[in-house]
Order: sequence, then structure tokens, then C-alpha cells
Amino acid sequence: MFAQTAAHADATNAADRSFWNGTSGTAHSILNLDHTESLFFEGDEADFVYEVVEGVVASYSILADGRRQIHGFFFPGDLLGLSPDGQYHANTCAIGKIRLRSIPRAKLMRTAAERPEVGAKLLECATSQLVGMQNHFVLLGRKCAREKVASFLHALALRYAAKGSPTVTFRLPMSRSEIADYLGLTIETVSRTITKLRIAGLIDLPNSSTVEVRSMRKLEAVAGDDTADF
Amino acid sequence: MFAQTAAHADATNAADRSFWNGTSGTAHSILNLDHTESLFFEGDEADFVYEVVEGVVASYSILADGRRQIHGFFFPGDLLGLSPDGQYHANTCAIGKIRLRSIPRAKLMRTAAERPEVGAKLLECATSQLVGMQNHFVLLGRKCAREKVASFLHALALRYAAKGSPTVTFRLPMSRSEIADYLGLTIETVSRTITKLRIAGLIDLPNSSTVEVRSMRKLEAVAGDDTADF
DNA sequence: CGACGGCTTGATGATCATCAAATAGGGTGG
DNA sequence: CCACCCTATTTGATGATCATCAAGCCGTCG
Repeated sequence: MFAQTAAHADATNAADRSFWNGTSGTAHSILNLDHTESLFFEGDEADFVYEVVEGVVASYSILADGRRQIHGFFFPGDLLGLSPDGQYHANTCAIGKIRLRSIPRAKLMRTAAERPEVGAKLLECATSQLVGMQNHFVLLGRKCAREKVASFLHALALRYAAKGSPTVTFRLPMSRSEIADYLGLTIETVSRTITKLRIAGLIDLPNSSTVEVRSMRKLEAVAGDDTADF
Repeated sequence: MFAQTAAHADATNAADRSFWNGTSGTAHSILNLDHTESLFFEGDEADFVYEVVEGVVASYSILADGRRQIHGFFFPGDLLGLSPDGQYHANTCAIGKIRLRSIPRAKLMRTAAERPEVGAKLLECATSQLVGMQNHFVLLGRKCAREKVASFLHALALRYAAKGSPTVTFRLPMSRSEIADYLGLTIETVSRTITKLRIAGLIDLPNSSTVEVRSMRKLEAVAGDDTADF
């Protein structure tokens, strides 16, 4: 569901141990951004690829009349800013404080040409993102509000879950507005839907930005991600 | 909007001139499929990557209750079936008769490791698809039916347009049902919306599967793809 | 010519957006 | 430390868009 590099979901505090550290030939600089600060905009020269080291980054587009669609949230370990043509095609901003490793694109590409495993990893990151985006198509195009919100919370819970535990508590890094723009809903609908899930007993909200999943099983069932292929 | 390899949109009848021909070390076999025939399913071993040589391929997911979301349509020159983990993550089927070049994944990866330009092209294909998918997120999450259908027709018209011509006529390769499942709508809404665009004079329909765009300008305006980044 | 499937059109209703207001929570200044 | 304010969130009322249910139409093919 979220952007994933398939690499290491737990790289949060392991900046040095990252696969990408030094892949461009030299040590990479670490970037710090505050909440709402932008990393790059659509149309900018895509001179860098970024690895999220800490925090969450949102990638989004804005229509002429102000409607916003958030394409995805990037978590620690995720790779950001790959471009087919030297220009960025989305805007990005920090959700809370973030730390990023910036990797010069030109050097990275040169390294990829010399070290096949780097090129392969890049391709793996890109195709992992493709797969995640396909799931999000299903959510945006075919799921109702209840399913959208349940899918979102379930995916977040999985990311934060101690494996196998029946209940999970985590902090929502993003606002209702950002959730809404990711799910293709309004903040009111997101809020109402969360309330209904709470009343139904699937989750609890100690406060508006903390979610406690009471039943991963039921939440997953409402999310409805079973795929019936044929 | 559609999947694009950034390679060559006009490779329709140029099977031999394709970048991918022989990239796995040997000549590749050409596959022929009929309308509605499947290429692969979610969960299958992803032993091949495919290049569309002729016709259109749809990639889709199905929810447990039968709801379908088409992720994208793949046209001649597009690359299909890249996987991060050796399994396909979507279902695919032919829209009409198609011809495909099948490329053994393992060999392709080995070639990519030896020939940097092949690895780079693969990455370019993947990232091009990422960009196209971002646009589709905006469509699914934030556009109304009118904008969705206009966007779709406009993108198809661009693909088939003689450059700069004010009007374009082309044949819709896919059914209303497939359009609906791509745009996150129902066939009724697609049909009604097309009718309204016709009555408004933006398009004409000599028959239900042929579209004549009367005003690319107006169609583009309704599609509303202007992005206001900030 | 008739039947089938895909498309169109119509009538109705549910879901979700919009507009509006109240509440809560976090941060700041006194 | 407390009161206040500002903003995010929640809740409520209403309405528009689009899905659903239901016929009818049209082109195609046997």
C-alpha cells in the first residue's frame, strides 16, 4: 500500500547500515526538514534521489483549482525521487520532522552501471513501488469510505505491529487532511468513518492522533483486500 | 496516464527494431493471444517480462466480491510483468488480438548486469510507469466522472493523434466495462458521460466504439490536468 | 429474421461532499 | 501554572453525484 523499497522497513535508526550509504561513490549528506517543508516540486531538476532515514514524506499533485491527491507516504528505508527524464513529476513535503539521505542522481546512475547489484536494487525499489501503487488503485477506484479507512489503518498497523500481536497502538504521523487526500475523501468523511470504526469496536482513539487497533482480524476483514484472481 | 516505457510509442509494426529484441541473449519468441485471453495471473511465477508488440493488454485486480480495478492499459512498446520478487502481482488479459514479445526474466536480469544500458532502460521503463500511475491517482481520487472520461479520451486521442491536428478520430479498443473499471466508474456512468460530451459538441461517436474528437482544446480543458504546484 | 450481448437511457436511492457549527487539544503569553 | 486562543477534529444538516435497478435499443452474428 505505501511506497516500499522492499529493502529494509526497519532502517529507522540505522542510517549507516543502509544499502544506499555510499552507493554514489562518496558518503552522502544527510538532510533535515521540518514539518510541511518541501523537498522538491514538480518540474524541478531531479538531481538527487533521496532515502528517507527518519520520519515520513508525502508525495502529491495539485490540480489547478486546489484539489490535492497524495500519491503515497514514504517511510524510513523508502527511496524517493526516481525520475525517467531528469525532472521530478510530483511535489513532496515533510510530515513532521524528517531526515533524508540525498544521493546525487548522476553518480548513482554511474555506480549502477558499474555495480550490477546497485542497478538491480534500484529496479527492485521501483517495481516494489509499482506493486504498492496497484493496490492503491483498487482502493481509490473501487473501495467505499469504510474500506478505504480500514485499509489505511490496517496497513499502518502492520507497519508498526509487533509481529502477531492482536492489538497494536501507534501514532498517526499525518493529519486528517493528509489522510483524506491520500484516500480520495474529505476530512469530514475520514473523521466520521474513524468514529464509526471506533464505535464498532475495531479501534480505539486515546487521542485524535493515536490509534489502538483492537482487532487486526476484523480490521483486515473490513479492509477487504482479499483478491480473487481468475 | 497510460503505462509507458518512454521507449518508442510507435513500435507497433516494428517488432524487430525494438530495443528489447535479443536483450536476453537470444532471439525472443513472439506470443499471440486472442480477445479476453489471459497472459498471467496474480501469484504466478514471474518468469517472463513481456513487451507489447501489437494490440492492447489490461492489467487488473479483482476483489473478493467481484469488483474489478484495471490498473492500466499497455500499448505497443510498453513493458509488462516486471516484478520485485519473482511473482506477478496483477492479472492481465488481452483487449482484442495481441502480439507480445516474451523475454525470460532470468536472462534479462543477467543481461542487465552485463550491459548497463539495458539495466538503465529497464529502470527508465519502471519509473516512467510510476509517473503515469501518479497521474492516474489524481484521476481516481480527485476527479469527477466528467473529468475522468474527458481525461481518458484525451489521453487516447493524444496517442492516436497526428500531431497538431485539431480533430482526431480513433477506435476504442476497450469496452465500456473496461473503461469503467479503469476510471473507477460504472458502465452506465461512462455511457451517460460520453453522451453528454457528445451533446456538448466536444466529441462525436460515429458508432459506439469510434470516437471523433471535435475539439482537443476543450476536451483537454475539461480533463483539467493543469497542475498547480507550490 | 431472430436472438444475443453490449450500449444507452430512465428512475430511484445511497454514499459521500458541502456547508455550518461546536468541541477539543495543544501551544503561548500573562 | 493557568487562562486563552488558534487550529484540528468532530458532529450535524443538506444536497449533488454517481451507483443501482430496470427497460429498451442497436448492431452483430448465426
